[in-house]
Amino acid sequence: MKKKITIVDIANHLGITPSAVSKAFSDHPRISDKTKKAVRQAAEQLGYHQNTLATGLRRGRSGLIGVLVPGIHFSFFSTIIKAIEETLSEKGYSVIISQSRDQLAKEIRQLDNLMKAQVEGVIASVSLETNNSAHFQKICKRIPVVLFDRTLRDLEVSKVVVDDYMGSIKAVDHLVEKGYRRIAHIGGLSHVEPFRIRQEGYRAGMQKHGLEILEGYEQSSKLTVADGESIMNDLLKLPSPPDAIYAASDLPAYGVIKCLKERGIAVPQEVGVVGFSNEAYTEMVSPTITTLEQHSENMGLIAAKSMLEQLQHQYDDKEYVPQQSTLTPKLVIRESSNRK
Amino acid sequence: MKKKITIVDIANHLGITPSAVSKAFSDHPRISDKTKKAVRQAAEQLGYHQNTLATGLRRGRSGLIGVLVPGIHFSFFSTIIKAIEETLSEKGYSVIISQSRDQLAKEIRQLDNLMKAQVEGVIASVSLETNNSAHFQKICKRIPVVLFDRTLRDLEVSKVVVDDYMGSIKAVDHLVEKGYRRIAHIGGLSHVEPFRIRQEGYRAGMQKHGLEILEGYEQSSKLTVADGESIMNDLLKLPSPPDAIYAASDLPAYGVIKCLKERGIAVPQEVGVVGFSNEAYTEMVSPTITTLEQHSENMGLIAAKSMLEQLQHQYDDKEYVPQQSTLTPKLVIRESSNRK
DNA sequence: TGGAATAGTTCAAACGTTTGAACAAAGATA
DNA sequence: TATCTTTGTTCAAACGTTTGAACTATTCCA
Repeated sequence: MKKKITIVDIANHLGITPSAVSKAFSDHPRISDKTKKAVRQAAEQLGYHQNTLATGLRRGRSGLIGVLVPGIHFSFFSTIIKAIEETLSEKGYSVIISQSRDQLAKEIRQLDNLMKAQVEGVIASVSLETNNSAHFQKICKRIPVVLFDRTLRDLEVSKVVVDDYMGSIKAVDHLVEKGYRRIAHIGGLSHVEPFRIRQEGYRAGMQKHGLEILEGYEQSSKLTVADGESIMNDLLKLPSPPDAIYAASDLPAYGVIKCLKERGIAVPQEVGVVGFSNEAYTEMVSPTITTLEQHSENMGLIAAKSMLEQLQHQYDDKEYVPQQSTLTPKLVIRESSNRK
Repeated sequence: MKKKITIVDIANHLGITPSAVSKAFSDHPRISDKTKKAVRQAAEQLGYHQNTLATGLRRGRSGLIGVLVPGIHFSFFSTIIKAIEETLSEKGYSVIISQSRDQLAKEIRQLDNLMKAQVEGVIASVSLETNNSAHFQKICKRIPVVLFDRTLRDLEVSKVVVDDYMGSIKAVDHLVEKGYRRIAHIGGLSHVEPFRIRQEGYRAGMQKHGLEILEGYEQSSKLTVADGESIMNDLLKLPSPPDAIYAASDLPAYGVIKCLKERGIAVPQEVGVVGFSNEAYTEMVSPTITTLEQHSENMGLIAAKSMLEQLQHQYDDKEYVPQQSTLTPKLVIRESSNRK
């Protein structure tokens, strides 16, 4: 392909030095307007693109931010990344994405790659396998780190999460209000922060209403549709099967409904179902699913802003105190739990 | 934050020169195994990360690939990006994502940013507003470009698309086979390649079966759920309303079904519906939607591979002839069209 | 008319790495 | 013993940019 145009080419073209060109671009006061205009025009004409590798090297700032998530094909993550990219690109940063595929080893490797790429900060949601924070501990000493949703308890960095505890309480409150009493919970793997907390909230909610959590009412799984189906199947075999399910995610909630429909059990009349996340399909399926909106777009926005703030602090050489932003989930009441 | 560790630090630490360290890392044959081992150990100990800005600058290769899409929150794009990231990161490339938000101006700006970041190639799907290819013409002279799905006709670069024409024919064939005759089409904006071709395929399919396209049977829209609903409403007002709808996307197909359900018109008994894309929800809603699988993951994989191939050719200084990969869409028959 | 101030530029070093050439020391060859 | 190889390293320049200091005209003021 064609050779790259550099600042030197422009300088030669105009018969001035590269440094004059550089200064013209950065609007240096000592460069004449005439020169600035000429430089800009020559740049346009020659098809010049500032080389941010060189700039970054010289200035010690790459203009790159790394985003690390389990997988971008999950709508929750892609929505967040959308917001992150929009916010950061507006401030002149480029976003490098990388996926852990929910594997710790891959997460470590990807983190290392991001460091090599000289990212100025990392925004991440950890993998399901991540049970220690050593790899993050290392990097958060060097650059700002913001964790969202799936965070690490022992890592002192800024975090953005939804109030999962409160979300669970809202879900249980709602189900109780609708007359359900034997409420079971389909949780995720409990070493993952949000799932642990959702379960705790479920317990607290039940206790608040003086309801007993019967043997077998607390299930945990990988939260797929199939998990929801098979767990519901098992739950129905219990001596006293539940009359409502609160699932820690929408996919198993859908699985539960599928199972119930197949067995001719009416939702919400006989069994109520509540999910978590407010994925797009929850209002498309039938019955539509009651769920907790976790404001993912907002989450991305806040994570990005927090990162920008930290970078600014660092630049100003001010100390930054990590802070946790907690979003309040909103209960979206739909058909699956809304019986009269 | 802490200062960066460089190759120089390692050199000083070991009492050798930076260049020896560099050669040790790249496994230079003239460096002793003892030194290599020592270097690696010191690197680990000091927490060294190779600075790819510097490497990239020196070698004229950034190791960065830009991906430009209308928006990553669309599952079609996020699935593709997932595959692209996986494929490219395996070969040591990092992926920078950027979004056009379906705006031409933003697309141009983002493309410029990617060039500044010195990406070695760009994989893109153009915005809805993109009606000329000038901005792409410029960059594809400098670096490899791969376009997917929403391509540009007059741009001679490698492309990955599904055979939209064939997809439409399959959809029409299927509907005809099921006994539908008055088939209408809800298309997208026709200056966008895939939508134009889907419409052409629809026409060809109708003609093939000797079916007439009645006045008002060809609609175009932005393909939202609401568009599907309102267009279906209008179609029902026609003197001879259609008995089947082939929509260029799943969202309007769902809208169509929603509208029909509300009016008590049976799907598929009275009206058949076929969508396009095989989005996850098409098999969750009721009735499940017949649609065309466009193999998005595969598309990302092929786009990434095509990029790698071009980069390799460029590296070997061989000529590369742009090629178009066409995936055959697969008709996934579900309830919405499957009447007896 | 001399000196200072100002404007517009050039100079040179630096960012962290790579890489071919040069070099020194040791061993092998004749 | 002189020369050639081989091994392991150092040297120096380069990638494209930025930036404070230095330099040279030109203008200004008294």
